[in-house]
Amino acid sequence: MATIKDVAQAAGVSTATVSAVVNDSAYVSPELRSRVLAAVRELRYAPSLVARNLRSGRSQLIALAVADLANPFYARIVTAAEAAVAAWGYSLVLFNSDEKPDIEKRILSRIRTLGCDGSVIVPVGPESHYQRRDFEGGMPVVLLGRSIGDAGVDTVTIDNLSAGKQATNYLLDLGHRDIGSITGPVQLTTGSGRLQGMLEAMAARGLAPKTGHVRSGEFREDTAYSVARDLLVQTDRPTALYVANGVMAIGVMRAVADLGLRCPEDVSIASTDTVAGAGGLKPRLTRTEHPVKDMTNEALRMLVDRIEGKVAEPSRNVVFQPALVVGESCAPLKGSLHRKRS
Amino acid sequence: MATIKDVAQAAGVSTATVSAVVNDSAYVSPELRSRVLAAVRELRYAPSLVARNLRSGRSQLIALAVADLANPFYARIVTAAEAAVAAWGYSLVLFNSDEKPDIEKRILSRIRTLGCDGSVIVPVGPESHYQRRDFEGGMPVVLLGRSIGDAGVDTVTIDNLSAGKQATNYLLDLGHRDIGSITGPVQLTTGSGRLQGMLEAMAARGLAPKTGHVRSGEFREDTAYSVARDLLVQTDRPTALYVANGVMAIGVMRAVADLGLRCPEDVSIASTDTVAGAGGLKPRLTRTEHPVKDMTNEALRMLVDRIEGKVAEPSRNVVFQPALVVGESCAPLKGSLHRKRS
DNA sequence: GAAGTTCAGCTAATCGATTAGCTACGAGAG
DNA sequence: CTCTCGTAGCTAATCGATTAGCTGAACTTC
Repeated sequence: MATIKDVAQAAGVSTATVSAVVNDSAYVSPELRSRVLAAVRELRYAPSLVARNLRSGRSQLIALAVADLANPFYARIVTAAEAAVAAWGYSLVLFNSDEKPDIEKRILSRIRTLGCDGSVIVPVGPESHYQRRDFEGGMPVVLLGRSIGDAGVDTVTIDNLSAGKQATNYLLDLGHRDIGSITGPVQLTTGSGRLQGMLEAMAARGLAPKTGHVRSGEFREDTAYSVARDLLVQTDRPTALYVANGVMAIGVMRAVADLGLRCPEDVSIASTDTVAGAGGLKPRLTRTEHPVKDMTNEALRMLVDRIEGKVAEPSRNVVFQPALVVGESCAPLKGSLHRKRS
Repeated sequence: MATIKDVAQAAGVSTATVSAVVNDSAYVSPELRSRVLAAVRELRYAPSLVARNLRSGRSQLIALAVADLANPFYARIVTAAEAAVAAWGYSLVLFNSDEKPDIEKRILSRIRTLGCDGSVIVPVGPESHYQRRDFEGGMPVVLLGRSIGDAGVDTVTIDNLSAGKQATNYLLDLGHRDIGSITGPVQLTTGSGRLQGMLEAMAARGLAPKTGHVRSGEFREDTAYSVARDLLVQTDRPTALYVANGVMAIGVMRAVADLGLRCPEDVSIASTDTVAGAGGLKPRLTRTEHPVKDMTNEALRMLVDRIEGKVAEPSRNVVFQPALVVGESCAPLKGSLHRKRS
């Protein structure tokens, strides 16, 4: 690969002049300018970002670490992030922590070593708060999707409480009173927040789920399948279920079908997020959706602001609202008057 | 961020000694070694990859440019690539050419500028052969998934002919004689190859599709939907369809359902690749699948071999075989004896 | 005890680009 | 004609790490 020196020599000028032409950073006479440009073309010169970055301390790289690449939800984040990063003039370095805190730790140190200008991270596990220390005096970070209890870092999250409330209220409005839930792990805000939203929505109408009607599906399809199956064979099974995420919803639907039940005739199902709508699942799910693209764009906007030193505040936390999308997986409770709240 | 000089000063040694300790590249007395390590820990020193790379000419980055990030097929490639790249000790820089040749061109120059050690590219459009010139004397490249007519670059591809044959033979074995096809763009090998395989399979039994029963769906769901709809309202509609990729299959299934037809009772559908199986599509598709993970791993193995200068041959072309996965979207032709070829 | 050998650890060059600061040339003012 | 001012373009320092090559102390060997 040709270097700036080769170009300088070929054009009979100094490296400073070549740099000035290439970066348009100082006036250069038309005569020299065209000689330099000719040499650049001739030698197929492309400035080495590595060298440039060593000098400037910038790498033009933004790292994105997601919790599970195979999950379509994160795939959508990746898609949105790639576009946003490119639009801001950076390139995207992608990592997959696979939900494992120790892998995440290695990724963080790798990101530091690579000298990325900033990073967007979907934090893994509750112990992730070591991040602040890691980045102290260092690279800007934005946490995306899940919030870590402790502040000091910019975050972009979804209002999980509202997600649980919206989905549950929809079921309540259809007349359901006996609602169960397949939840995520309670140590995650995405798990506990949605559950709490569900409970609050019921409590607001003086209701509560029956004992045993709230189970953890651990955000996994297979676990949700067996838990749902277990729940639905009972004689006093709930008439509706709130399932806390998309992959679990697929497991639940499978359990419903395998038990010979019909959705929504025998059991109504509402869920939260993401993957669910896609892929033509048989009765399309009624669900609350995350504005994934907007959230990702916002995270990158915040990150770039920090990188370019445009922000003073110690930390900002943006919370997005989920939106209820009505599918065909919920029906009014049989024998009840279906009245919409006014 | 602490530099090697800070560490050297803190430990009272030279930078060479620090480097020797950090890289374990020369003997250092236990005494100094421990002083250096203490200083490293104290200052939270992490060697700058940027500086290291400037010296070594390596960046430890591997670029991956896919044709369409939003397509689950490429998402799977990304997932596999991230894992493979990490396993080889590199980091992944991700690009999305969005099927646009001019964006791909910009990506290629960006990759060069970034000084990536190598790149895996899903080439876009037939004109992509300019790549060879671009990389002349430069970075190793492996083309993945689609092959460009012209050699000189390592490639990893799928046997499209075989994919078309396998799917079509399956339909033929079920007794179908009147088979149609929704194809991809014929200028892509993934389009023309699969179609040709389909035609050859039929020709081998002295058959050929009826006029108008072979249509291009352009690898897009909406186009496939309208083309399939158009095809299926005809009175002499085919009894079976070979759909050349997964997203189009979804469109076709939708068309079938919207026309009040049933799959597989009224029309059998077989497709090729990828996304189709996922997401719990109603009757699971019978399809040929790409060994995406193996292909991606192989592409990276080949790339790393090149990067590390282990290969002499000018170019290698590995072709993977698709595998037929039987779902529930095909039924024996009504009134025909379903006999399996022995 | 002098000469040779070994090697821990240091000095300084190097990678490629940027840029502060300097040189020198030309034009305009007096 | 000389002095000043402006500026095009050059020289050289710099970013942080690696490494060739050197220094000098300690140890062998006769």
